[in-house]
Amino acid sequence: MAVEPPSKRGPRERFRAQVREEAKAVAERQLAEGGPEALSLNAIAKELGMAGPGLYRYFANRDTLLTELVIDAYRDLSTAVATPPAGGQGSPGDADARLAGFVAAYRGWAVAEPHRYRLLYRAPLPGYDAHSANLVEAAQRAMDILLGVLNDLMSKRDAETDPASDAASLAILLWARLHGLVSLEIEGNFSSMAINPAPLYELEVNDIVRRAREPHLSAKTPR
Amino acid sequence: MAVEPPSKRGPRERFRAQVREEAKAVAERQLAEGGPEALSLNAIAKELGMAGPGLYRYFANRDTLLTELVIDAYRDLSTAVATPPAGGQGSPGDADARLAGFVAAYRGWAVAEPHRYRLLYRAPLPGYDAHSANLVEAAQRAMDILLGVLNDLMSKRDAETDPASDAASLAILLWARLHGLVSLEIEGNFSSMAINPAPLYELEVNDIVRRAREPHLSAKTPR
DNA sequence: TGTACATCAGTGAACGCGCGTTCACTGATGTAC
DNA sequence: TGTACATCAGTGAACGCGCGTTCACTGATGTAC
Repeated sequence: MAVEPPSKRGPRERFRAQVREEAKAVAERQLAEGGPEALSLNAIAKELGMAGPGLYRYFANRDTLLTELVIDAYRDLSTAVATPPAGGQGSPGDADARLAGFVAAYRGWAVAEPHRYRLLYRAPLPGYDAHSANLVEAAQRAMDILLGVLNDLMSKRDAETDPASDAASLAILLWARLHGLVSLEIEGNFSSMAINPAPLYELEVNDIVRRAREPHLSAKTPR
Repeated sequence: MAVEPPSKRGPRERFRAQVREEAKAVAERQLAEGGPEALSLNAIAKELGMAGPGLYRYFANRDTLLTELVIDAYRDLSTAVATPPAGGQGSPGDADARLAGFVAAYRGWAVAEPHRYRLLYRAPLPGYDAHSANLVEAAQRAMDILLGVLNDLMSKRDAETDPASDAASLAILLWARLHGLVSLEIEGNFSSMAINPAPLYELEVNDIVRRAREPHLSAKTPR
C-alpha cells in the first residue's frame, strides 16, 4: 500500500523506477489497442509476468496510472512542438518556416501516437476525475507552451503592427484548424473518404501566414 | 432468438416497434452519460423494467444495437443540415445566409447531442466491426448529403467560375474547420480555456464565403 | 567479513461487481375455426 | 360468440469472463552493527 517512493535513495529505487517505466510502456500499448477503457492493471501486471495485485506496489490505483500517462503525453507533445528559437533574430522567411515546422511537428506527433493525442483532447471518461491539481497544471502548461510558440512565431513576423491579443486569436484559430485536420486524420475519416490531407495542412499554413501579414484580417470579424 | 420482425403485420408488431424505440432512447441516454463502452443490454433492460435477456427479443446482440444507433445518427445529422433549397433561384446573399445556416445547424446538432456526434466521427471501438454493409452505406450517404449541400451553396454563388472539383475542395476544407471547432467545443476544450467559440465560427464562414468568391484562392496551394 | 534484522517486492485467495449470452421455461396475447 | 391452438414476450438460472481492490503471507534483498 506504500506507493510513495521510499525516502532513502538506493538500488531499490532504481529498480522501482525501471519497473514503473515498463508498466507505463505496456499501458501505452494497451491504450493504443483498446482505448482508455481497456487500460487494466491486472492485464498490465500479467504482461509484465507478475500477479495482478503486484502492481499496487507501483501505482496507487488505476486512475493514478491514467493520470500519469496523461501528464506524460502533455509533456511529450509540448516538447515535440517546441521548435528551437532559430539562432539569431529570425527573418520573415524563417518565421514562415518555423510555423510550417510547428504544424508538421504537431501533426507528426498526433499521427505517430493517436491514442495519446486522444488522451489530451477528448473529454475525460465519466468517473474519472480530470480536476486533480497535477493534471490541470500540466494541461495549462502545455497550452501555454503551444500558444507561446505560436505567439513567438507571429510577433516576430512584423513587430510593429500586432497587438498581442491579435496574435493570440490567430494562434487559437490555427490551433482549431489544426485540431480539425489532425482529428479527422487520426480517426481515419480522410482515408475512408479517399482524401489526401497533406494539401489541406499546407493550405492552412499559408492562410495563417497571410493573416499574420495582414492583421486586419486576422481576428476581428469584418462586420 | 428470433429477431427478425414477424412476417404478419398486426398489433404485436406495433408493440415491438414501440419497445425498440424506448430501448434506443434509453441507450442514447446511457451513451450520453458513459460513452459507447457503457452501453449495456443488461442495464437497458433493467431500466425498461425487464430482465436482462428480455432485450434479446428485440436486438440480436449489443453490436447490432450500437450499429443501429450509429445509422440513426447519420440520418439525423443529415436531416438537420439539409437546409431547404430556398424557394426560387438564390441570390448571392441567400447563398451566404444558407451557408451560415448550414454551419449553425451542424454546430447546433453536435452541441445538442455530442455523444451522437462522437459516434460518427470517432474511430470505432476495437472489436466493433465498422464495415457492416448498412453502416458503410449510411456513412457514405450522409457524407454525400453533406458535400452535396455545400456544393449547392457554392456553385450557386457564381455559376461561371467554379469547376465542381474546386467546390468539393472548398467543402472539405470547410468541413475540416467545422469539425475542428465542433470537436474542441463539445469536448470542453474551449470552455476550460475560457475561449468563446462563436466568433471563430463566424470567421470561418466569412473565410469560406470569400474563397468561394475568389476561386483562385480556394483549393490549389499557391506554390 | 559475517551475522541479525528490517524493508519491501510479489503471491494467491478472496470479495463483490457487471458484462454478454444461452437455455428451458411460463404465461399472456392474438388468431383461426 | 366461444373455444383450441400457435405464437411470442419476458423470466430466472446458469456459464464463463474480467475487472479493481484488500489482505495476510512468503521470501528475497539491502542495511547496520
